[in-house]
Amino acid sequence: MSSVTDIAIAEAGRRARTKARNQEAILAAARQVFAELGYEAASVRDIIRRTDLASGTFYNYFRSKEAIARALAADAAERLRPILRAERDRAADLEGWLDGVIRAYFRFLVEEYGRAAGLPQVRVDATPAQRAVFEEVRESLTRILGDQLAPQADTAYLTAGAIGIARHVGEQMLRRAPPDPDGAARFAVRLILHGLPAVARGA
Amino acid sequence: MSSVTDIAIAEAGRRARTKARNQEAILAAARQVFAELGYEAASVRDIIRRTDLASGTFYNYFRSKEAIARALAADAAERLRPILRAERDRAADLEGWLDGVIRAYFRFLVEEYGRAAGLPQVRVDATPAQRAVFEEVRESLTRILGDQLAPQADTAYLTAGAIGIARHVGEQMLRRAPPDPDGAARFAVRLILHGLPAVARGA
Amino acid sequence: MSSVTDIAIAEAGRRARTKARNQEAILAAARQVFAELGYEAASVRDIIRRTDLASGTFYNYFRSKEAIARALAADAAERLRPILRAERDRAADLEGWLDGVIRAYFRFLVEEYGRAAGLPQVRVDATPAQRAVFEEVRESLTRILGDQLAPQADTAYLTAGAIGIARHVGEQMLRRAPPDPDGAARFAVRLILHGLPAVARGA
Amino acid sequence: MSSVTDIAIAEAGRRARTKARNQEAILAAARQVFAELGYEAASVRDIIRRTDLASGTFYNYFRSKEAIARALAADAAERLRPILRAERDRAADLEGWLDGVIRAYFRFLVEEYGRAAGLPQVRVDATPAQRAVFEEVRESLTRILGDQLAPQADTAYLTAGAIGIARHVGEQMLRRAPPDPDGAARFAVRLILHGLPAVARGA
DNA sequence: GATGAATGAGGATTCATTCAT
DNA sequence: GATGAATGAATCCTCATTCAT
Repeated sequence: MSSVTDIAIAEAGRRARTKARNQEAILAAARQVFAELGYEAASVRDIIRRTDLASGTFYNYFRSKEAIARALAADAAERLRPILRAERDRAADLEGWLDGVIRAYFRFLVEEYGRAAGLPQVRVDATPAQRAVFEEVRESLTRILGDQLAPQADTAYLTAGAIGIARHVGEQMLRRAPPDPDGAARFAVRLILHGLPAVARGA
Repeated sequence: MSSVTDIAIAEAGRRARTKARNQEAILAAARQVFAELGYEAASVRDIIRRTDLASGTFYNYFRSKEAIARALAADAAERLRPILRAERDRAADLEGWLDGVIRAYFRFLVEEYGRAAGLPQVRVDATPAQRAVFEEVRESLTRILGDQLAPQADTAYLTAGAIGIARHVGEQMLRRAPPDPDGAARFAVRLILHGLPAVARGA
Repeated sequence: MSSVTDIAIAEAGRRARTKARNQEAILAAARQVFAELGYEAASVRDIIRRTDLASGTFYNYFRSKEAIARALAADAAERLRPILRAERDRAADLEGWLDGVIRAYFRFLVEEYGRAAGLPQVRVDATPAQRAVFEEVRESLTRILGDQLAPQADTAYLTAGAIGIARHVGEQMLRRAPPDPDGAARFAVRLILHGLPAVARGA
Repeated sequence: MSSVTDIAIAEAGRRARTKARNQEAILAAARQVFAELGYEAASVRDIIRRTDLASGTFYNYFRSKEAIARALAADAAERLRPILRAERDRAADLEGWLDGVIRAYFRFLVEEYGRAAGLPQVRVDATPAQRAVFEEVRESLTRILGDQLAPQADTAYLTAGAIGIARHVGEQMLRRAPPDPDGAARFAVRLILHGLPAVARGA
């Protein structure tokens, strides 16, 4: 009835949408820029230059450069962990789980960095998100291996090995045009399960 | 009569020694600082602050921050490559080669970063030295696997997988006090050769 | 309904004006500082210290110290050359031309450096602008002298002589309070036309 | 008789000679470097690099960079002033005096800067030496012109004009290979005496 | 006196962040 | 909320000068 109120409501809706759109634009730009230049070399101006916003606007959405980096990492972890968790709960055996998890990760990589000119700079195991993923993977591995796991088995090394494979094979995959997450995942899974000689014998 | 000359010579010797000591001190400090903070975040002042030298002195030894980073990388590559090469020439089979190479690499890591408060920041496969190592490993793998290597085998993924294991297990090893390069190497080799289930069953 | 727009427009106007004012303030300060200390000895901080701006602000207006020096030179040349050219086209005879040109130059000097604490550092004939002026003057002289100019006349020396007079007499003029560009110009013209004995005999 | 004493004396002589040679080497190098780069851009290391001495040695001979610049200026003035003075005392008329003085100055320029890759950076009338020369010339002019000089004649402008001619024509002369100090001097003298139209008519 | 490494103040420039509009 | 100019701390690097030998 009250057209003024209506306008206000419509207005509020539009604003909210603009806000969401800006936030996403900044995040996307930052994702690219951090991937290309690394956290330190990337400047806030590099980021906002890839949006149609002004430099000051950045600070309406993120408190600082560090904050957006953390947000980005949290966001990635946020999107990755439910997948990992789901796979863990669903998985009957090691192979199934590995296959699910790695495939999901590689698809995520392609989606996240596939169009970037550069590749993500990785500080191995340095960020909280990475630490979280490490522990998540370790726990899943331990649970799934169950009593196949000898008491003296070194689960930290074991997890590190599996992650190392996934990370580096994933990295190689991103180099290719077009990237083939499923093929790369199959490769990584077989490598992890049967060792290099098996993989060398061919897919 | 030659006492003056003698003194001059002694003097020259001392100076040369001081220079060598300073150079090594700066390199060591830089190694630490780069490892802890990464190239970009590390400042020249961070580096010289860990020596008892003045900021200007840095530039008597290295032309720039970039130069010392290159020197460090070159030095590491210089020390690593002959080892890799020697192992390749000596190795009879894959196991022997892997064992030699990874053990050497892990010992190198301990020596290089064992005392560092931090861990090396890794931009996967980004530096020329790293690229060179990648190719070196790929070539060695290809040669050693010989006709066990199926034609359609993907040697880039294969190399990436092996290096990923070595890198991440090595990284875990550095976390431990004291680090055990030989134990970690044994683990990595078995993982690479036989796959994760074999390792899970225990050493 | 357009009050918002109006404000935005007013705002834009004010900002533009502030920008123009700052730019001019920096240019004026630089003009002074370069004149007093010379390009090399002048520091960017010397320049901004004479404005009420912060050091970083300098770089919002000029890319570098070199850039502002070039801008200053270009600006001076820009203002001087059309005058010289106009005089050349208008001048009927040598005396008319000299009078016009030197008067214009002296007025320019007073305007440009009259309020400066120091005097311009001159690297004789070194900058492109100075070279351009030299050639401009030489060409004008050659044309105006016409067939009074003997074939073997050395126009480079001749131009140098005229410019030397203008420069140094102009310099003396700036020393005086208040400077008298027209009187000094009359003097310089007579000196150039009739030689020192004529001038010694009095104005 | 006492060979020890003899040796000591000979030794002292050699040392003195070495000192003089070093001092002269440093001065010569500085002359070149200042001429090529200007005072500010020239570094002490630029200077000593052109000798076979070590950087610290510079400070055994000159207290500072500024000091050697002053020494150089003083030295030039020292060598110029007696010549000017001699010419003044000898000169019968303006022409004779001008001819002597300018010829001497141009020869001095060739000797001083003839082999330099660059040309001297001139801050017009800025250094004490230049001021001294200015006053010297003004005084000479005044005396020689005698009663040809009208009371209201402006001797500062007059001197400035003459020096301007000498300076800029001298500068042009240094550009030529080989430089011709006598020809250039003849030109400058005629220009000063009879004005530009006379010179335009040819030598 | 000669040496040349060490010193540290100072210079140009960048950039995360603030804030008036 | 959006804007973009202003800010000044921090960075890399140079260089006049000192000093132990």
